[in-house]
Amino acid sequence: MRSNFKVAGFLLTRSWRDTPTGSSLTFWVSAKTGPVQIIIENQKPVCFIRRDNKLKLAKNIERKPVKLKTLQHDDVDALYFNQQRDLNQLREHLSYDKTQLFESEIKPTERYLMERFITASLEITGEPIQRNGYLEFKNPIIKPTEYSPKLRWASLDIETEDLRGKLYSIAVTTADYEQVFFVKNALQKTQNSEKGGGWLINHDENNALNKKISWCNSEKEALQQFFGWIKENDPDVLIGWNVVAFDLDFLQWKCKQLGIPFDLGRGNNSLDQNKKYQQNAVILAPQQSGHMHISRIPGRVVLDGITSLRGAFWSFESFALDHVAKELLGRKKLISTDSNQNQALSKLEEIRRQYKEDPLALAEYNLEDCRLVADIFAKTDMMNFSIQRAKMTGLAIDRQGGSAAAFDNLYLPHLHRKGFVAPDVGSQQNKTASPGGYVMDSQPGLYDNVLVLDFKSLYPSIIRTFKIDPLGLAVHTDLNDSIPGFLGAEFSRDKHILPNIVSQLWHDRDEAKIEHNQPLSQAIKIIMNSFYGVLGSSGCRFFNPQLASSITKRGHQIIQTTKTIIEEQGYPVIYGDTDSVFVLLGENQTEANCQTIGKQLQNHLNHWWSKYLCDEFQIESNLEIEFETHYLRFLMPTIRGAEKGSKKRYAGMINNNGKNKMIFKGLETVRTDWTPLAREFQKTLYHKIFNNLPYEQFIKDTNDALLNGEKDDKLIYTKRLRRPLESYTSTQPPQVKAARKMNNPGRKIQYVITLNGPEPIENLTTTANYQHYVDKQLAPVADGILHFLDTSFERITARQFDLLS
DNA sequence: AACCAGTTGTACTCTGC
DNA sequence: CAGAGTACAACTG
Repeated sequence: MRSNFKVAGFLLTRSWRDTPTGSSLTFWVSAKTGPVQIIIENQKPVCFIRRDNKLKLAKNIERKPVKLKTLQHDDVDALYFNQQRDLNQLREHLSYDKTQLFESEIKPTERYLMERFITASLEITGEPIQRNGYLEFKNPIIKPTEYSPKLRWASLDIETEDLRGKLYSIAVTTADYEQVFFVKNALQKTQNSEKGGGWLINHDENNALNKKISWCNSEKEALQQFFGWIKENDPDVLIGWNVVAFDLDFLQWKCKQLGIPFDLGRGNNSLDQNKKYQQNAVILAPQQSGHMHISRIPGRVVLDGITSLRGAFWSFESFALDHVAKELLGRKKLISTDSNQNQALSKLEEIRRQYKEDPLALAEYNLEDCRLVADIFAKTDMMNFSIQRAKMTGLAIDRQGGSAAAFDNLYLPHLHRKGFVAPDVGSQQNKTASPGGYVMDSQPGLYDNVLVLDFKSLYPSIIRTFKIDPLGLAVHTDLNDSIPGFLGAEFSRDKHILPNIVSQLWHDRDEAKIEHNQPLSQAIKIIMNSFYGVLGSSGCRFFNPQLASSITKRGHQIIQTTKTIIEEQGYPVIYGDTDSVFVLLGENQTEANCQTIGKQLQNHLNHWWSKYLCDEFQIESNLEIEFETHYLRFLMPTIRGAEKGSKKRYAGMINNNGKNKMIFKGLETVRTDWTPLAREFQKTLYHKIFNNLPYEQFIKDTNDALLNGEKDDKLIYTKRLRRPLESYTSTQPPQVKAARKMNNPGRKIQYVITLNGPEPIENLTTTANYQHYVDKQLAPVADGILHFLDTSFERITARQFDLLS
């Protein structure tokens, strides 16, 4: 008798393997009842081939006609394989011609989920088996549902002697518990600890946390206790800082060195008879440089703080934990890196010293890093964001990027229901370049009262309005009743998929905003904006210049027409980039007046576009322009040393709740490859000028201070090496010259221009070349704005000879 | 394995005199 | 030795 136990859950990890009877899929789920393992057996991997393709196939491939067509309207057969390996082999064999197979790159786990419209939340119906600490379902029925998981997390950090050295300690924290596994130093006096037991430190009466240190006699003991702790506390999610590429990678290496299992996964102890199939946790090194480490831990997700923040478009000057914690939490690490020179070294030395002399301090430091990461996750709502994105895209929660894969997940199931299969990646031969956004020539000047209006999510709104869609492009039949695109494209008015997906997302985002669900709103915005990028990327199976150009060239038309309409209202447009227009009102306008004009322009434009699109194309406008910013003062610079207006560089001052706030775009202040000297100088100078304050003395003072050596700590250039150091052969840029003078250059090079040229800050042999900093950092920054005040840096700082005589 | 194009500015290197 | 062209990094949207 089959019971019909139902439980809702959230997908944590997915994996597949070939068995003699087909592919076997394993899903780990965080369910209401606790962890659940789902095993789906005997899946036949599948792809498609044109019916008229008489390719000779191996005997073990089953070919069956199906009622599906290609986007070119050819009938197709399905190819069923015993094992994924066989499918991969055929694809490899045909890799010279990517037009022969259809959907051959889709992994069995992804296909299984997407055909059921499952992204992350699911409902399991079947007969559970109670295992040690989790439920197992064999071949249950799963279907999508709405479920918001409460994921159990643990924050992890380790301290070591070196990148590949001795393990000092492992710290873990959860919402209500803190623990350190500390490897005792042989020379250290025995701590007053119970044997193998815990030792409570620093009880803070206001702190309900239970802090505990296990003093371990060896690295092996620490690791085993740590694995035991993981098993017992059973987190769904491990978080940390660079935790995959460093902490977990180190632990895996250390386990190998000590000959013990890297025992982080769920469910390893139960299925003895299947032991050979058990997958252990593994940390995969990057295949190519620039690629990332990947963690594969059955049943547990690893969310790295750095990659997660990047994936949510958080941006920091540095992603060092120290820096991000300071920015977000206003807190510092206990051993800080921003002391002075030889940063990395001194930090490592301090850790080594503490290990020998002050283990309690090191343990506390170790714990504090775990807390910082956990607090950063809390502050940024990163766990919720990751959950929402996974629900939205169907991508694994710990997977970053993957826009093309997300597009597949959302699009393919609908395409199949409409009777079509999708091409393989790389099948599109037409590589015509598509333009990007339209960037207007700017009208340089120092202005009062500039309004910015911009189209909200312009590209998604174009997709919605003009029905841009791979299927719609393929099936439009009646030329008299299609919507024109560009490069000869015509789109079906009613048979399409993507516009509906965008409309749904748009609607969901509006709701999320109403409910103040910021993570969801942000996740939706990111996925919507990725659609255009995907369609214009040859890594997408639907890549087609007709699609990309139909979006961007329509964007050109929209922004240029918008400029014309505003100018017909009597206001000059001095700049615009892709989806924005900068409207000049000029002097003698009250704040209220500016707001009124902005609103009026917004309304007029929205109505105008509605009417125009209805008259011209008989379509409903989903374009939405919004009056977004009123700059009280605004600078549109010229190109350095020319009269021509700049693009993608400007500054302005807005009123932010009664306080004046400076905004810089593209200028030196926001560029990390300019020195702190120039960046701070620009911020202060612009502030003075925008507020009509005297500025000449400030310029002179800054110049004098530089020459007197009072700015020596602000002369550091920071630049990244984007390639391996050896590969810079054609030229020797300064950052490369400096890197070549370093013992151990990383990716980030910090250097000073000295009298001996660029020198790394860790290895300075002489003083800075002050003239260089005057000419290349102060003067250009000052002249960028002084140009509009009819003066110059040179004139202001020139020695007044008449006074000397 | 995969998200895009457009823009600026600095320093370097080559070229022609 | 100036001017032109190239390499490189870091921005905007």
